[in-house]
Amino acid sequence: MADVTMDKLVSLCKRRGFIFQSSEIYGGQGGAWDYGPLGVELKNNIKRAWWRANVLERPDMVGLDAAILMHPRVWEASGHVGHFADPMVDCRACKQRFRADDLTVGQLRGASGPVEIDIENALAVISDDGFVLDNVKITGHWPGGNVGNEATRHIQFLVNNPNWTTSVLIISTDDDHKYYQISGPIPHYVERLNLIVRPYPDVPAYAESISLELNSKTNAIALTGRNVCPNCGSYDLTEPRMFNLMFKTFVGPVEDTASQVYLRPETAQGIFANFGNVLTATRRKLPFGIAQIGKAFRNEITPGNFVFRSREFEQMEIEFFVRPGADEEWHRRWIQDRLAWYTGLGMDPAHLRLRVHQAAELAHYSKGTTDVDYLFPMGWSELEGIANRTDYDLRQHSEFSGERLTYFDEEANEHIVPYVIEPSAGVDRSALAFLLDAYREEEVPSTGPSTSSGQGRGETRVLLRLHQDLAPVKVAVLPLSRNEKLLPTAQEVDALLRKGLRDTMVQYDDAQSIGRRYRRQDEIGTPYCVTVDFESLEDRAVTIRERDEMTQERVPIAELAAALRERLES
RNA sequence: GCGGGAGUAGCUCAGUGGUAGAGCUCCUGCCUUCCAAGCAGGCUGUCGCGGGUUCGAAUCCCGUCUCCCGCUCCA
Repeated sequence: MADVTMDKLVSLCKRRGFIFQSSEIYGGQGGAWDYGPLGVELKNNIKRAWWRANVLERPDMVGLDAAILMHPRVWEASGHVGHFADPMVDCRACKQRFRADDLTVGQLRGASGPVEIDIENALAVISDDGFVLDNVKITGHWPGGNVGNEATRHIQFLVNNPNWTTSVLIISTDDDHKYYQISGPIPHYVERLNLIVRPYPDVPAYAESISLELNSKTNAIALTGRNVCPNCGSYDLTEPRMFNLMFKTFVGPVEDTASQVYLRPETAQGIFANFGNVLTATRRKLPFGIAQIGKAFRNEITPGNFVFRSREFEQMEIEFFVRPGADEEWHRRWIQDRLAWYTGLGMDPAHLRLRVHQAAELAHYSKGTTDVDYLFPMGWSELEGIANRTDYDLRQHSEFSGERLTYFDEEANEHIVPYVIEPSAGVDRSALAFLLDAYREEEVPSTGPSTSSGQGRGETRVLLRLHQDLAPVKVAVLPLSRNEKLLPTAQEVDALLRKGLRDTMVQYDDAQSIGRRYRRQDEIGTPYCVTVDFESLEDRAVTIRERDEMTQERVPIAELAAALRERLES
């Protein structure tokens, strides 16, 4: 670890074909990376190891591969539409950035009573520059009666009506502090919208004055006020800008008439949406889990640190369903299980730690989260988050879809909503961490008699001590030289191993000196090299050279595949 | 998005207005050659992209894209 820097690894990854910048010939596409011939093997090996440990070897897990495109309502139910779009404000004085909703939850002056707005044929705009108020309550004459949750259905109507393009932000505080951000028109049947502005108990002192005004000519509500930078006290803040972290796209080739959908920001929701399907199809009993590996997309503000944070990335997620009350015990067990997975694949325990989230940083769905952190060159950062999502998601989807997402508990003879433990790992981050952890620069004294440049010449050997389950190339077949007498036997051995070793990448290389080829294989982490020499032509045996210790052992060609298989499965 | 730094060969970099370079890598050949040996050859560049100034631009100016470090965010 002391040897490695991110720059060295990036260089190696490009040079040897692990990872390339996306669209490099066009100048690059930020936050996206392409995995080359070795990278795809590494990544597949990581995913295979994860799947084996979490699905194949466990009696209580099943797999799933849900679509990336899901119904847009999924993301309203999950909370991503509301919580994944953050209005951000920059302070020009001290260059700090804040979430606008941290700033603007302030005192309201000049509008302390009910504000009635006639919105017939008009557009009500509440702070369309992105301010968020969570002390505004929507009341009014909604067809169908009740306001509370009914309001959300009407808001949905607005979203589906394509006539307006101006953004409308309607905020509602029910008891659970939800707010809704929407785009669209006010439906024609809504005659009147009453906004009641009330004092709010936990008011930070950031906002000096915010007022809510009704423009009688345009029938629009404008929110005005001055915000104070909580860091330096300056009033010199930028307008809030929306940082919407979900990618939008369209279903249907003609955008005008197509419906907008999102590229999923996490794979988890595909599991929740299929909870009922999996339950009935597999007749599972609690506790059980559903595992899924797949791509997810987030419009990151700042991608960076190589593949650590990218806009398109791959997740390995588990949703493990348990009885309410058993959640904390299972949470603890999964934390230990997941930590052990990394060390079991050779990662240095000293480079791993568990970090318990503080209450303030918990995601909106989480009762408790513990991260598995890795000591990256830029510091400790998250490799995997193991969250107790409670019954939040299943209840949300049940409410939004109208489907019953419950488990019938035969013991209690009642329907229950399971709690969920979610170990969610990043494939790309894992790959990066495994590479960093495996990187070594070793001083190798030159001992070979063929080295004419003298004794004791220290040379640096770069190698990846990757766990053999993860190494992209597991066996390299190397004739001692390109001498034509050696080639038929070398090629015979190569063909033998390619077919004889299942799911194993075998590489053949006869270019340049044997020492150079060993070093090349070291640098990509190949655990075993098979060398065909002139003696092989006589005794039908070859040498297996091991990567880490550089030891050699002679094995008859007839037993070679079995010998390698034994080593690779140990 | 803001501030700072940077984009020249596969990699690491030199080149500050006058013919695009070095080291390493890579490729070919020779050598019964086991840990980057030697010898002889060889390939690779719209100098990130677009525009401008100039007799002439990798070099100066403008724009733009990307990368790195912070703010932020999280798998």
